[in-house]
Amino acid sequence: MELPHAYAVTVDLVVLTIRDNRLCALLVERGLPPYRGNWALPGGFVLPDEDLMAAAIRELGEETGITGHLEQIATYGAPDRDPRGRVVTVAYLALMPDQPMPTAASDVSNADWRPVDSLGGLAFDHDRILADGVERARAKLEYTPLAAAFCPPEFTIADLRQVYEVVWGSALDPRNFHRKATSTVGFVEPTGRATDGQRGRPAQLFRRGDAAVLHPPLLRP
Amino acid sequence: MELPHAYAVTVDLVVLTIRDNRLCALLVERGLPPYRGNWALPGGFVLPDEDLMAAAIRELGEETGITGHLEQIATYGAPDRDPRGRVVTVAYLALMPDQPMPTAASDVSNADWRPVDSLGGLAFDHDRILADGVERARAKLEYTPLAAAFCPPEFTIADLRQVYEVVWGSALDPRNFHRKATSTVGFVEPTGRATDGQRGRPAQLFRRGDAAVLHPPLLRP
DNA sequence: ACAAAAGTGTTCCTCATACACCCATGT
DNA sequence: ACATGGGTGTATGAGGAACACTTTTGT
Repeated sequence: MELPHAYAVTVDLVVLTIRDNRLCALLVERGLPPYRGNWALPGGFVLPDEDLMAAAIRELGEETGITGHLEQIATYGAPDRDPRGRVVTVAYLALMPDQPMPTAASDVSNADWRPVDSLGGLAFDHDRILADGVERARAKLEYTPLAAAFCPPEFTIADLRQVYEVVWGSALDPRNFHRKATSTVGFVEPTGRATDGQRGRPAQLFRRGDAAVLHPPLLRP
Repeated sequence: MELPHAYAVTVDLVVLTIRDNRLCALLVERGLPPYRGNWALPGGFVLPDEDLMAAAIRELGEETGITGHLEQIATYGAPDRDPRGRVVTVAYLALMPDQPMPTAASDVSNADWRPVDSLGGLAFDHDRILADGVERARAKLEYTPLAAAFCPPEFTIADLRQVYEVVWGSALDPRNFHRKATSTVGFVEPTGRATDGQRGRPAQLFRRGDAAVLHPPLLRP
């Protein structure tokens, strides 16, 4: 039997970070048609003999130089989603600590971190993909220790709480959050070190724990 | 820019139902190479100008004659997953009440419902896809009213509890489950009718409620 | 009367929330 | 001393687990 080879396959990345207390996504300004000059999610074609996840890892490295947590969001394949023809895209989610400004890749004219609220008008169906990615990130914080992926290797409980507050867009009680984070096994591991206090009492520093899921979960208000 | 058209795209279906108190998946025996004679998930190529979900709905109709709940599981695209060449498949999950034996489609020699435990040796990477689909179904029962998708239009609380017990593989307390199901808003709606009791007191009949999510969720033990 | 399944009430425990309070630092 | 943020203790309430108990049918 002969296979129909009628599709192009791409990966698109929803890369999230926290800058200036806002949840930001990595976007690129397209340097080629279609949607030339529009902002879009970073991404690109899957190479021959390359797995989907490998393509996502490669693209993430090209755009940010960073290897972080990557997870599939969903796949989008509406027949008219790309004016060039039939393109099916597999979207991946990445979370990372605040990075220096990403360097623009060859096929884009610019790249920047942009707050995910007050966003719209992205190329293709990327508004929808970004929204799905953000919702996935919000949900993952509830039952995994993934919030630490937004933090540097060592962080305080207040740093971690900031992540939740920014991603969820709602304030949390610092006292209850502290108890919850430190008492849930595998969420955070104490390093024994503490910050030099700049304002107030110095805080203990923690590393990310090794739990895959949080028991019990930390639910949105 | 010219697009690389190097991929075939398929949809594969994890269609689950409950028969004889076991969680069963719809499988087909392949009538053509590769994997001729092996059991596999039903599925097929996405047509030109067809959306992915539309392809899944079409395949489900062809295999079962039924339109049910459909939801994307994930996408699988390892370079060697199909010996014929580069095939990327988007997997969908469907849940449905017990059906009469499905009719075999033209390109398969047989079709059957098979219990998902004690399964293995499926064609391609379908063991993995099936496992992911089953895990998704187990998780969805926790926070959505989707268990009713396994039941006929009208069902008793005991029927619904059976669904949970079979899918999760663990016993639940009938009294607590009853209270929980009937008190969670939007989970089930009373019809006013009741079963003719065959053994014991007749049970009230319910319809599926209209809630999208369960508040609070019904967690696995 | 008895078995069997439906459905209710009650107790105990875990955990989320709210908030009073103490601790450790800089100014 | 005071402001600022880190961290602990404790009361209250919602909901889960366990299980005694009542209800309604068939045999």
